Amino acid sequence: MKAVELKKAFNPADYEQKIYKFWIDNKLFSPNKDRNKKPYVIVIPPPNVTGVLHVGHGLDNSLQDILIRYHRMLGQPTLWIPGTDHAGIATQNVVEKKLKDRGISKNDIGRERFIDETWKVKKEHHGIITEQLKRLGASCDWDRERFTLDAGLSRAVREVFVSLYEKGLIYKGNYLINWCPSCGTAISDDEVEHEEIKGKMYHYYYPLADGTGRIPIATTRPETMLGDTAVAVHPDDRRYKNLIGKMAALPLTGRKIPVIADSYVDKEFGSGAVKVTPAHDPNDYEIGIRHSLEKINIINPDGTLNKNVPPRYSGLTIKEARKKVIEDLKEEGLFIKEEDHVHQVGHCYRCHTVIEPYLSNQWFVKMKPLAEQALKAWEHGKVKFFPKKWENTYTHWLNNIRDWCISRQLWWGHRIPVWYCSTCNKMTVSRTDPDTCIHCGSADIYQDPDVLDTWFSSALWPFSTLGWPEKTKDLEFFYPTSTLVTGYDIIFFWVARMIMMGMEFMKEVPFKDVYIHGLIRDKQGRKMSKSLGNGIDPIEIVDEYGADAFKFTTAFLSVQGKDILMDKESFKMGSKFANKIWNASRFILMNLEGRKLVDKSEITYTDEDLWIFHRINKAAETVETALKTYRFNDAAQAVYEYFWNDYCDWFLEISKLSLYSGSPSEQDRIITVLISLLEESLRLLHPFLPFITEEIYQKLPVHLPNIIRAPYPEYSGERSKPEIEKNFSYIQELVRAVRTVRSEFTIPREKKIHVAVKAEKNSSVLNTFRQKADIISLLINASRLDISDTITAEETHIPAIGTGFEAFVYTQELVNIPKEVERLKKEKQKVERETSRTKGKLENSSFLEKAPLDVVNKEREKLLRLKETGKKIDRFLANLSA
RNA sequence: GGGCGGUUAGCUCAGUUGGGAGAGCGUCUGGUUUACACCCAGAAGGUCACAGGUUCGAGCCCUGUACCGCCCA
Repeated sequence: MKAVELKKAFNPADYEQKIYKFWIDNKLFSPNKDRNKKPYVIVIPPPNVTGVLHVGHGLDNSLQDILIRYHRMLGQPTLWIPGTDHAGIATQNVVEKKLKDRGISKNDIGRERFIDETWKVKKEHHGIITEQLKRLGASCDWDRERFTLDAGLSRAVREVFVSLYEKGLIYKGNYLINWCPSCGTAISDDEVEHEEIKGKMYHYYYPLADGTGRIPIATTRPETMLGDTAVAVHPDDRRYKNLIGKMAALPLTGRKIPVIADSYVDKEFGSGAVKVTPAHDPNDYEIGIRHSLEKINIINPDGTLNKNVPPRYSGLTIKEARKKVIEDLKEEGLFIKEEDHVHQVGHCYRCHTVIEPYLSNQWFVKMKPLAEQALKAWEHGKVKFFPKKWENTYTHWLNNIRDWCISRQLWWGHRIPVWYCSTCNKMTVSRTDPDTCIHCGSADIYQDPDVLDTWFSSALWPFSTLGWPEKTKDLEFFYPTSTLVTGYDIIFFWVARMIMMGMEFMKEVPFKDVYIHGLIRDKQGRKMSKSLGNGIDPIEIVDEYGADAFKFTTAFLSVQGKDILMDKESFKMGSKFANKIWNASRFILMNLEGRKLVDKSEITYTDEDLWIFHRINKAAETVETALKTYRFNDAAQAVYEYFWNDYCDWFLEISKLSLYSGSPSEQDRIITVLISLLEESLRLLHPFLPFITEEIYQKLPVHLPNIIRAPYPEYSGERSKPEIEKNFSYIQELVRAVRTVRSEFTIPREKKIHVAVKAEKNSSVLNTFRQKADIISLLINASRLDISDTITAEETHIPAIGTGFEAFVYTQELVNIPKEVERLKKEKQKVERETSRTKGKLENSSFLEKAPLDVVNKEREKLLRLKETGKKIDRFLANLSA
């Protein structure tokens, strides 16, 4: 057989794109047709179509790819549905900005042309983000790719809207909502981020209308006084009791407003009297309802003051109005003081503008009935979170659910399927675009100008992507999906809502497991952001280290329930591992030269072969349990340690004895074993490093058409050999002990040494050493190795002590006696510390009584060993000082 | 104000029924072993935040404290 050559320098760029094309061309990402096996399905959290892949996406999709590839190799029909999100506000902002650069506003070109522009931008950007996912190696079924504004998904959105409307779960009404003046739209409660702000508390007076006195007011938002419709005090507050029912003269406006009593007011806070602005504060809104107060809206959609305020204020921004109101109050002699005050202020999660509570006519989803179903699904164990702690977040949100404002004053998105009749003023809510009003038949109808919250369509993603509301075969077979992988920042936005909608429309949860991973942060623990410039571009990493390095590193660092702190350097780890795989493979493949592979039935396996089988078996077992519970770091670590430490450092090194033995039959035998283990190792590694494993796999002398669908190594009881492992550990300990001596006495690697080993007669240690003398000689580079139960130490020997043995390294050079004494003394100290600890335990009667027998026995054995070792050291020390 | 999480080697972090403190990176020593210097062999380095408690035994369980972070009000 000819050697197979791998390039000397490992370079992932040589093959990654080629391999991806191979997978695509052969449609290897589509699910197999084995209907007898349970399908494994993931729907991708759809990235923003106009976005750019950041490292968080990289993490999210790497983990999904690992799960998908693992299950695919288990032979399950495995489907990963890719797609993108139209991201209403974000995309509209992008397009508006582009127009602005050309000096155009969206109103200049009108709705239709604006949407056309947006589709153009969508089409350009779409390729960017999907190409990036492909660069990462994401094995999604691209033939099933979806976009939230596709015809099919839009149909699903309409069906859900109309159906919920018909069930009375969607309604329209004039309520206080969160208004983002910058985005120019309402947003939901969940889209408001509360932030601590160092602001001011302003104190000033409202005079009583009858001139009998004045009330001190405290507020953080003095400008909203222009919309005040009451002053509220606590009913039990003695200071103000006599004022209740009187009228106050609202300064700067000439209006009169009542003084009311409401127990919401905190007597201790501020002055104990609060101004009430029902149209611009959620608490005041509630007070307004209780007291039937007028609601005066004083703010325009763009955040400036409107015509409901005196002319000298209208048109001002909120900031300007605040300044002016305070100046004017001062002028009127009503101002008392201002003091520093830290309080929470809501900001838009998209653009970070301060949110205005705003009275407005909007569409809402009545959430309680939906939330109850979502809670029930969780209670019945139909959906599980990993890690479990997120279930608290989930249930807390559902238990404190508020109605969801779903209308957005945007142009880009699913238009609300409601038409208003100019003739009879009634609404037509319809699955299909109507020509006439269903109430009066008038053709004079117009559609609601608003669109739906993007999360409304995202909530349907797990079934809309499978074809719902059509009863497709995909939907029938692949729903519910298996696992959702996402970050904790969108548990309410998305996860909980998908579960609600799944329960409502499919009567079944959308996924059984939810794996919540951490966020990626920089090494200082800060969130990655453009403004800090601390972000990592995953594509840059792929260019520099390869997609495998990216994937493996993220998996290795993905500890359940924790954020991941990393920098660009972190990815060296995966790159080094890939390099190791490359070179180990290169070595084996080059040794194929002149060899022939032996039929497996003719092979007699050595203890070392059985040992490495045992180790790979253990690694496969670890991967299985780790991936079942989404412990990616455990899985990655298991394959890493198996391949690097066991396979390369020990097995491969030992195999050189056979490879260079000069016996063709032994060479054939060992190369067969090496190749077969390499093949299995590649399969073990594939989910974590898909490209390099496929590349090498296809160069093996015997292989299936591809590794991506080859079977994953599974645990087998027959391969488990703890006895073999134990014996092998004796060899490892001896080799390490001798190597340490070599290192400490700077005996160069190439210098062969004479070593004598003593172990107890008839012990398994002695037997193992005797049987494996050639291996030991190789690993310690011995010129001569004596193994016996009767060796006496001499001064010129350097001792190395281990469990059940003592070894002596002969050296012609004079032993550095003081150094040797120092080393032994240090070792002696260690032994003594351990001895006294162990002795203490064994002399403790309650330990003997209460501790389990095997623990006690273990301690006893340990003490014997320590004593033996201590004696040996003493003997050596005595020899040296003699 | 309520809730959750963290504090283990110089750095980033593992440590899953309480019974031998670990990894990667970094540091130091020695090596151009024809698989790999993205490497090999070895070493140093830790009062497991602090204070109590439970236990024969605590990094792990309980209570409290300090500091840091996140979510919700």
